[in-house]
Amino acid sequence: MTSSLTPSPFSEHDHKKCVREALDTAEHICVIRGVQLTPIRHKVLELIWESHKAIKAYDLLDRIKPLMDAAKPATIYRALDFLIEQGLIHRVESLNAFVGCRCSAHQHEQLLLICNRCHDVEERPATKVMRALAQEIEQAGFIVHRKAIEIHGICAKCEAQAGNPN
Amino acid sequence: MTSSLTPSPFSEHDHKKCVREALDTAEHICVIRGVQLTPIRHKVLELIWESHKAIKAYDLLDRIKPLMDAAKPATIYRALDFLIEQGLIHRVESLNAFVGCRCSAHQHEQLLLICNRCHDVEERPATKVMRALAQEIEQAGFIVHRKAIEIHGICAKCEAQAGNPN
DNA sequence: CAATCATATGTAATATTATAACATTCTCTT
DNA sequence: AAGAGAATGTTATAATATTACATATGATTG
Repeated sequence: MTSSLTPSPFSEHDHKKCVREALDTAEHICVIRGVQLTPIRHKVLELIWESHKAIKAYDLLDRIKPLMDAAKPATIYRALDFLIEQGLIHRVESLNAFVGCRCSAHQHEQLLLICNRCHDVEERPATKVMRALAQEIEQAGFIVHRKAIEIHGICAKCEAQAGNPN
Repeated sequence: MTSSLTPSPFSEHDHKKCVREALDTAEHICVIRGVQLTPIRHKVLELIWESHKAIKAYDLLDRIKPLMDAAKPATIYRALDFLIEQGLIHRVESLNAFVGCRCSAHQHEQLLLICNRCHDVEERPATKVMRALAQEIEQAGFIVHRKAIEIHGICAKCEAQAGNPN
């Protein structure tokens, strides 16, 4: 019973489970690391996980204001800083926006496939790419701190719909 | 006779030649394509090529104002839009800044190595990475419009200096 | 217990980055 | 000379992000 109204590479999945898992993992990681997933941070993470689209800081602010009247830009940006530090979300550089990270416990740096149609962001570990990348960087004598690999285009789901729009 | 005061992967090269080539290529490409590299656009490109560091739009604005009193943000952003469209510069998404592109005639999408110390940006075609990437994206059934591959860290030059600071 | 320290949050102001909308000019073509 | 298209001028404002300082909260320890 999947609606085709909101095309998405994720439209088939059980999103509640998806979110629950993400939040459980986040809570677990924070306990292990002895860092505080405070109510604000938890709420921001939850809001980010409402969809697989990247969400902007001020949209998060709008969403959180009804719940926390005191919320200001700094409130959001501080929570985002924390979540990024802990590898619980990605900052999508090419969108100035933020998306949940499923890879928390494992490697954080992944390839992001960003659909220009449905706006969902898909993470891919892309081990072969990462291996080639490591080699290239090594050859350049470069020492990596951070990687941002962002591909914009049309996801499989949207493409299928475009070709077959029923 | 290379100064070690401004460490850079490019510090050994003849930068004047580098710029001249870039501008010549740009002029040539624009003629071929029948698009106008107007004085404003040319000046912006020249300013961007003053170094291999990514430069911010408002820094460009500050640099161009003494020459063109009328310059406003839109002046700069329009020139930048044109230069990006023509593949003459890269927008560095993770810096909100702009850097000259040496690959104009060839493929435009390259890997960017961004040094956090000297701030120089090095382009690399990285064909193996690109090949692996194409394969990965193909597997995902994704159709690429645009790639941004940005690696932050310390370049070889700066690393050498750090280890051997004479 | 009081003192202090570190962490997190509240709050206001402001800095930085980018776009929208509409007017004007310039250049080419007819 | 008229008209079309491209480029630029100009003003205003939107969107994104940070700084600085005040306050609170909770743990640690003298």
